[in-house]
Amino acid sequence: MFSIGQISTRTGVKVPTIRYYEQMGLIAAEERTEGNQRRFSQDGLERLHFIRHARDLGLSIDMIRHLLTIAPSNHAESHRIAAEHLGEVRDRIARLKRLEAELVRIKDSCDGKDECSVLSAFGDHSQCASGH
Amino acid sequence: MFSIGQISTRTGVKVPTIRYYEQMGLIAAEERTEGNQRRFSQDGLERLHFIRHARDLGLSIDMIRHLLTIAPSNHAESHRIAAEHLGEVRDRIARLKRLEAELVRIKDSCDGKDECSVLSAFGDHSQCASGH
DNA sequence: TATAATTCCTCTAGTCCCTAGAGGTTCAAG
DNA sequence: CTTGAACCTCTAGGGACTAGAGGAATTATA
Repeated sequence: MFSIGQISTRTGVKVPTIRYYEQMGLIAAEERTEGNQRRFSQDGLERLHFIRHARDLGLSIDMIRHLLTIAPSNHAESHRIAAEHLGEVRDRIARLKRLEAELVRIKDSCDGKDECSVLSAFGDHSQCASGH
Repeated sequence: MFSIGQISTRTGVKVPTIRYYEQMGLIAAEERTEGNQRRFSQDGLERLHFIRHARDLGLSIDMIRHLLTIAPSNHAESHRIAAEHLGEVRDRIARLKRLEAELVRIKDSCDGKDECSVLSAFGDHSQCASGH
């Protein structure tokens, strides 16, 4: 049995966040001590790992609850959710990569010079690109 | 002069969001009509483009305000902000890529089969990877 | 030009996912 | 058995929007 602090350090999810997840119905402590403190089993720990992982993947709390309740009995459904989400993640990567390129340009290509303001570089993709 | 709706469609920033930005002190309509409707100049349009762009890059509203007020007169400062942010963006890309790989694994490697539950795949990186 | 449809206004409140703080109780190490 | 860390509940705040109510202005159509 683990205390909330223990599963917190083991999963990297902060203590108040775990309590928040409990409130949201994602997780529940199997037991409480005499003094009302949460005690989690190995199962709870794994469930929290799952939640954390899924959050990292960008799934909403609703989606996760869905996965945790409906999905276990419905393989195809959870499968579908994963697949659906893949598209979104790829989109985000693509956008971020564009932005990365832009930041590199802002940082490097205008180094020290005054002609190309960072501000306008931010505002307009095509400005620095050919200029120098 | 553009109406709020016009700069909205031109920049892709929703009308209420523009008003929100105004409230946050990022942008202001140069004029108002007799009937109190906002009218933006070309400058306003560009400023909003900039804001949108910067938000896409993940800059906070505070950072953007900083860029828009302090930075224009201080090239080095805005430069520094951009550089500083590059690290964060790269981090995010790296994380998302790991997540993408994982989603692909979840989606593909367990396709149709029942042995490897999406749930446990979500919960544990290393589970599906070698299993089948 | 009248009227209808659309866009705009302000304001308040709600959403999502936490995070912080107050004020107090329980647990585990020494 | 004491002390200090970890725990409890509860309320409120924060960032970046988003939605809705209730009404006024603008634009397009007849």
